[in-house]
Amino acid sequence: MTIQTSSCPSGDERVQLFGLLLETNARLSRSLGVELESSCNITLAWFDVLLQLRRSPDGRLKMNQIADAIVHSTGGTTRLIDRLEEARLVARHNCPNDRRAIHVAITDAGNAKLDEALGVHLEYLRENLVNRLSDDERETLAQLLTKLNRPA
Amino acid sequence: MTIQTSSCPSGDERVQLFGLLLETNARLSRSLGVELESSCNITLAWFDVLLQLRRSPDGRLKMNQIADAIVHSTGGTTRLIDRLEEARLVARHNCPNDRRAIHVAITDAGNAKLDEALGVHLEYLRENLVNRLSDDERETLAQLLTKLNRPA
DNA sequence: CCAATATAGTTGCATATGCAATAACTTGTC
DNA sequence: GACAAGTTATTGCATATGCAACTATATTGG
Repeated sequence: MTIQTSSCPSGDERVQLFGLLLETNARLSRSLGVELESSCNITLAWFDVLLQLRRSPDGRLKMNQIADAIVHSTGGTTRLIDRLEEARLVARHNCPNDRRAIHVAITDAGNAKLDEALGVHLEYLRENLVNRLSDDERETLAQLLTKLNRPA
Repeated sequence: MTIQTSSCPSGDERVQLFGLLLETNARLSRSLGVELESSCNITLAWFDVLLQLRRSPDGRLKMNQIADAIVHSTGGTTRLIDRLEEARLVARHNCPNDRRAIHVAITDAGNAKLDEALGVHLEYLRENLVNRLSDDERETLAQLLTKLNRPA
């Protein structure tokens, strides 16, 4: 009925690549999320926070550092940490130098849960990443994504 | 305080690559979403639906095809299409062969809005994709993502 | 042809998240 | 030192989304 408006190319190579990135991410996030929730009773967002905390030098980060690392708003992060704290996987501590700031630290229970989740995650990666891309391909992908991820 | 549990490697190359994929996607989605909403008054999800519809042979898809293409639940897709229909960018039509099914078609207004959004998107891609990756690199990235995106 | 099963879409409910406003605190400037 | 401006986290509110239950229709097996 409607004549195809072809002035703006929906099939453009760049548009398709970007769409592929979104789609791939959505599929992988969803399937990993299902795995984590059914096997470990934690969401992907929780897993992400716990992972960021373990990677940090002291096992703790400030709220805004977490928000930036996991690409959430600070408001959303506050509530996410609320839930993680209620589950005793992290704990809030006052920051001695700055009384506005909060240090969020991973607890022993959080470390244990993270170990459990990492086991599931590694198995997931074996099936969905290692089985599909060679060592060289993974290295290349990491380089390309790093370029895309850099701030403008 | 807590001794670093190192049995499960949070710094594992594969874990880091997967995290990089999630983070890159989150940052790009967010910044593109902000652009689209401020410039065109549509969300990234709306843009995605309109793009999928234009790409389809007849400018229409069934609900479950849309849900799969944009990686949403069918329930979520119903409500998303509700909002798009209320904005007159798509229209529901009965499917003659199957009275359970619904054909969702892009409208003229939807095509116009999509053209507008594609203009913004292409400009966005110029800054965030083309300026960062060469033609070859984009080609490589597309191949790698395609491998990751394939169903198990 | 009928019953059993499968499929398509919608809805109620719960939840996660973003934005904007706010409160508490810090920093820089005079 | 005091005030202005910036920073940090939280909260109210709006909204988007998933899951499971449901309705309506289609398909399949006897």
